[in-house]
Amino acid sequence: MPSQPQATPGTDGRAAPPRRYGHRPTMKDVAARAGVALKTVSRVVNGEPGVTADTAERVQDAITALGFRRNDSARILRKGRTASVGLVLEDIADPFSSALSRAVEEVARLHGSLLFTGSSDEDPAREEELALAFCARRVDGLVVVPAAGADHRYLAPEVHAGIAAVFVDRPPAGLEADTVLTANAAGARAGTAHLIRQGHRRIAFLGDSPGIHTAEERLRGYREAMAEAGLPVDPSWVSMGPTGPDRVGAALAAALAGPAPATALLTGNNRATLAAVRRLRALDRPVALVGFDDLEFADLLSPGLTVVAQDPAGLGRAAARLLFSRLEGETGPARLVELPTRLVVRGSGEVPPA
Amino acid sequence: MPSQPQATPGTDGRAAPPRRYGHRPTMKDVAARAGVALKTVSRVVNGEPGVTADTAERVQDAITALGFRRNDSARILRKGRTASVGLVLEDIADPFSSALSRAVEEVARLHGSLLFTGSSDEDPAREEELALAFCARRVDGLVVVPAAGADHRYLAPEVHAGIAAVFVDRPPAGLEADTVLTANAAGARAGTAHLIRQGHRRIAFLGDSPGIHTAEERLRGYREAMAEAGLPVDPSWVSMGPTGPDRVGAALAAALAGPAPATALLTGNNRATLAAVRRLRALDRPVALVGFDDLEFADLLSPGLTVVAQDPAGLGRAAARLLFSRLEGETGPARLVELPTRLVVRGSGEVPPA
DNA sequence: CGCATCCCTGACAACGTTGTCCAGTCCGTG
DNA sequence: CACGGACTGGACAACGTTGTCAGGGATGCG
Repeated sequence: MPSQPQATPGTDGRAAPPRRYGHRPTMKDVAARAGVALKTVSRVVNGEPGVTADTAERVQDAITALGFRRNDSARILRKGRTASVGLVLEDIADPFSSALSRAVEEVARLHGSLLFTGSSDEDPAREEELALAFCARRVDGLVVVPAAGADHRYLAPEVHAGIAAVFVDRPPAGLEADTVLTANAAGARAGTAHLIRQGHRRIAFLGDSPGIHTAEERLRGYREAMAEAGLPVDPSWVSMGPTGPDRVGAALAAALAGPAPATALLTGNNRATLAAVRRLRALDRPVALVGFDDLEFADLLSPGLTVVAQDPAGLGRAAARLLFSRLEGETGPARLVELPTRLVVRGSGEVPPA
Repeated sequence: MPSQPQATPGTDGRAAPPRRYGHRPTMKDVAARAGVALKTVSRVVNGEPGVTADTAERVQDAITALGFRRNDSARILRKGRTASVGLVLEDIADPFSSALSRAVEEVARLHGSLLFTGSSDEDPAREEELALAFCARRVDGLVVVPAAGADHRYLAPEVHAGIAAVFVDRPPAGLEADTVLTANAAGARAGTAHLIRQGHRRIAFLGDSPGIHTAEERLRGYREAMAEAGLPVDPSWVSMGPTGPDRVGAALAAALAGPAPATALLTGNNRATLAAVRRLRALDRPVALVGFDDLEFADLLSPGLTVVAQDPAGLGRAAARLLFSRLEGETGPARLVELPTRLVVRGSGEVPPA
């Protein structure tokens, strides 16, 4: 009876493998069933040479029959390389993060690696917890978008032990490592210059919290552009802090209220831009707006929204490439890649009163 | 000399551990340095009782000095549970997916699990590849947004072996498993009914490719609402297919061109909504639009965009909860959770010619 | 027909951790 | 002072895989 019908389990000599729920067949089980040695199964599974077609087929049959799948945990333990990469973001639900994430995933896929992801929510402790958890899983490398105020010395032992680390969007603190940044200052300068070209002289800047590298760089670019044009900056125009609707509203009110009210506005990130657009809606007076970071629907607003566009996918791609180049043995000092921004001018009709 | 100063490496009897690059200290190294047994180190690392404060401190010192971090690969191999979950999405860069992903991450975090993520790009083969790769890593469970046309029988051996699987947004094919869906038909019916209440009688439906469960359900809801109101549906009004700008544009043109041109439109997903809004801009005649799935900026359009809002975070949360309940031992038949949609009416002024 | 050679196969150890179990120590009590 | 108990510490095996190495069978050549 070669096709053994449903027999009472456990009554025949050649016992069926213990198919109890939760048990996974191992190479040992496969070997027993195929009547070969464990190592031979390993050879077949990994496509190594040195197995006759006949034997290989027997093994394959056993694998299929048992539903065997190699346990990569054991493989990892033995081989040292895990073929996985950890990605620590601010918040995966954010369009910037998710685009970056997708790009990293793409490159990882090309290199046969899987991706762990986690969101830090801008909390340094959470960032560290995530990064170290990934390290404990022995990821080959890490891509980290640093949380504000994080100190990356905690990664030194890991990096020393051979885990590659690349930082994106913001530079690391207390650690030398490959880094990919947006040209924040240059972008903000370009955005501000655009407003100046449009005839504005009183321009406000509404950015994210100080301590966040990108926020400070963008502020710097704004100040540089103003200085270049010989324009003074009234303190009431500049506001840095959380970019929730309330604070943005208050800051906007302040910038527009004083004796020298701003006629134009540069917002320092997506959330601020959205909040500002909503507020400006309610206003009677036209206020020109340039936002840092593109919005998918910026062209649908009326008037269209001019933005300083970053390239989150480009950042992710660049970071992942740096990472894998390290994993492939690249040595040498830490590298810094800076990606340019692109000024996307839309809705040219919103020129304000001169 | 208890605090051994910087000696020439490798010259003293008690040799410093081989700190060559890429070598990680193990519990064995820590034990040797602390002068205790390996198991004692394990106890300290895991906070198990049975170690005097004095010994524990010596071990801790050795851990810090060597920069030891437990190798979770080995731990996983030994313990069987990996404290990790795999998430297969359509495209993490998509707002729907990333919101869902964030919610799953949140629940996983509460349960002390890490998250593998991967994008299938609506390709069943890629979905399978990802899911099985996660299984080979012995994730405890999987959350899968099925790709169109996927057959999930490939997961049967894994599920049988004890890996929990939960499906989100679309039901599995060929496999019984916990599933979380949006009330797609009901939502589309509500959206359509809204347009009917507004006085429209010729309403078009522009959905995603047939074969995608959500697309078909939404089409069904649309047809139900029309039938309920006793309204005929002209074939030229209904179009299913990829939701890129070109096809959407063509479909829209067809719906508006015939002898019975539509005066209103229900779009079946985000991308279609965006494409439709862009096209309608260029038109002279007003066409009412209700979109399936909310857009963050829907209120900023003029007129505001009425949508049938889903709850991607809710889907993710529900799916993750089902998953972890299984991991905690919940048995019993597959469960189906259906989350309601919410009709968000905006811009009431777009009533068309009666 | 004998010997060398090559190819296939299998036994064994090791990866780093945790569970089991036993030996030793220290204390209090009778 | 002897004994029991509690508690600390350590030796050993096991998780499932892969690398090393050696044995055995078939084949080719002299």
